[in-house]
Amino acid sequence: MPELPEVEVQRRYLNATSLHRTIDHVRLDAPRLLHESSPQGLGRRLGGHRFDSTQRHGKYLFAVLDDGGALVMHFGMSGRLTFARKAGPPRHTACLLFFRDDSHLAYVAPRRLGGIEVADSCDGFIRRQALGPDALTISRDQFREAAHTRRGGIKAWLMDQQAIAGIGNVYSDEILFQSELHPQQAVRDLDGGCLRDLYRCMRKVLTEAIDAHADPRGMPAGFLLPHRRADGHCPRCGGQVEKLSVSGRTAWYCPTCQSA
DNA sequence: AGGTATGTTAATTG
DNA sequence: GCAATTAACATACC
Repeated sequence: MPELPEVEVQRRYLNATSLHRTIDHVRLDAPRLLHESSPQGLGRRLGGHRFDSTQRHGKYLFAVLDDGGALVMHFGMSGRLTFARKAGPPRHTACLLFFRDDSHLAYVAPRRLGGIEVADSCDGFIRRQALGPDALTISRDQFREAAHTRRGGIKAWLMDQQAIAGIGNVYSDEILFQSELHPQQAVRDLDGGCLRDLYRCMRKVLTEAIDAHADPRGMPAGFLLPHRRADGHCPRCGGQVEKLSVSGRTAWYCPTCQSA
């Protein structure tokens, strides 16, 4: 479940489990997931090194190495990390990092749509991908400025990783619901007050989701997230939610609370 | 069995 | 060039 909040949870998990352990060797069960390198190359690059810190930009997680390089992870539609000292790796493990103390970190990706690679620096990677500012780092002025030059619908904008990094289908729906904006609302028609509200809602939704460890069961009762279903009801007005196809994704929204 | 799914990217169309 | 749409990718789940 990897949008910004889910990736942030993975980052904290990696931080809590896998820093400062020397990497011994690497096992790659799904070689396709490795971008721009060979399995042998990955092992040579990581072996003997350790992760000193982590960084996140949008939906990308960086495990920063002791030499400044970084293992870059993207979780696609289904990825997650699992650390263990003894137990074997779970099903669908795509890549396994063994530490010298016999513990390991598994990159698990049942749907195998993510990817891992090694970058010389986090910033270099972010530039190469042309990612926009992270959704939790972008300033209100930057946000307003970005909106100013954007044409088209608001949901597509929020989900455009080169505009703002970190927001995907589920959380763009949530942000628009909290902002009471229709998914196809034109960005250029939003006035300053609307943009300020949208910015505030974006930060609120993302931080509240992180606070709930990205688990919908722990999120505030007013969230649309659990009701994004054919029989779902709006937590605000009780009306039936509806879906639209926007940017190739299914947008769930409340037609009463989110008028065009 | 078929439709759906939180991801990105490439190709196409307006 | 930009924005929207579609297909493709790989697999699990209902």
